[in-house]
Amino acid sequence: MTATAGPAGTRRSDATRAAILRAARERFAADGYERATIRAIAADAQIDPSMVMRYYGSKEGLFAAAAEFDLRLPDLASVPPARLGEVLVRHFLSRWEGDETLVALLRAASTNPGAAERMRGIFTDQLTAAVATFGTDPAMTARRAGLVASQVLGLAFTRYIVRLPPMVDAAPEELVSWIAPTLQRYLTGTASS
Amino acid sequence: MTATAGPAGTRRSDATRAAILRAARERFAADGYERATIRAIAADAQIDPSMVMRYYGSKEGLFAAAAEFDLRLPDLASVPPARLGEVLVRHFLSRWEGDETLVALLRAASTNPGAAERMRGIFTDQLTAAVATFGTDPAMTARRAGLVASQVLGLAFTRYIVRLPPMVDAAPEELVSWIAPTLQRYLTGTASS
DNA sequence: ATTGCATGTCAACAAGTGTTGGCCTACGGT
DNA sequence: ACCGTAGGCCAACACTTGTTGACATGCAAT
Repeated sequence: MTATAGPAGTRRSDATRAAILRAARERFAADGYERATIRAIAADAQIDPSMVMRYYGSKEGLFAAAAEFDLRLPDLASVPPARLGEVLVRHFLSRWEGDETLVALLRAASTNPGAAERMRGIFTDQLTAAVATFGTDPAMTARRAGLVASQVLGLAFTRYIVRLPPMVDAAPEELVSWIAPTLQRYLTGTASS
Repeated sequence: MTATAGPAGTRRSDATRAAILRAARERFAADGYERATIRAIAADAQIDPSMVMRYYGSKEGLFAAAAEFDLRLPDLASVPPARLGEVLVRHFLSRWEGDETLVALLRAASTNPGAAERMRGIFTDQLTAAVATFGTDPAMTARRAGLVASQVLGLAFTRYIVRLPPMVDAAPEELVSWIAPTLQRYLTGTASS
């Protein structure tokens, strides 16, 4: 261990690492996995392409690091059951309005199998766990989580990727008021109602 | 006009054209726009890559031809107003269950600006027109269409692209019974209810 | 039979990709 | 002051991509 160690174990290259990661997220979000080139990312970060390889091993490794994403779902057990839908839409909107990581993941998931698997994992594990915290019967948990994912990802897809005018122009609170009842029913309702 | 004309104006190359188009749809659906190479498409169609260029001009031209898509929406005016949601989900599911054109368009729209614009056009024009056929106030038509698109595209995205297990495993009729009420409210309801 | 054009094949180009290894530079511990 | 090493840059490789042009082949009308 003759490595250089700063005040708190920070390496001198940490700034570079962060710059690469930030540029990577931007490019992946804007262009998708295949069109975002390592050269372009390196140029944005103002370093040499070979540094990307040194620090992240490969393009896939870089993406894996850049697409680290946590839904940061709130504790649904402490939410009034009648307001679950509302809380959830609002959370999702504010969560990724301004964080381009999800857009990067969303774009990449369409063409890159690894990205798709990661997205599957996020929405299967994190969302299913959150849905399981309140007392619906366990047999329905996965289905409820899947339905919620379908509406929430559809919202993201139409608003941030395809940019459908009515979905782009709508104010967040407008979307909340329309979509909240949907999630509410997916979470606590039955199919027919 | 010294061109060769068959029994009904069919050229000898029409079979080749069709083979290219079929292979292109498959590849675009499976791999997305950038990963689907002209060489691979040509190999599938068992012809030379240069033929693709001759008949479709460029890769973009080929995609434009392969991604020609019509939602074939039914006449919503002749549907009992209370069953609009149900009819619409069922139609969408059966429309693209087995036709990979929409999957190709969906995958490509994530990374290719032209594909995104086409998807925008399809869902703006065709869906908005259909929603406008029954008598809701015109000011809300675009918003209703956008919301329907968000849920319907979210369904497609989670079922065919990300392949979320609960959405893949569900039988079509199960999905209809859950999602129909959502569309019904987007089409005829109010935000709060 | 011969001409003309549609159809198809082959080989190559120019550009761009991820990735690699060698080399220079300068900081930090001794 | 010295020296090892981490940080960074340059040039190049091997490969794939879309695209192009020259050349062969065969059908159909004259």
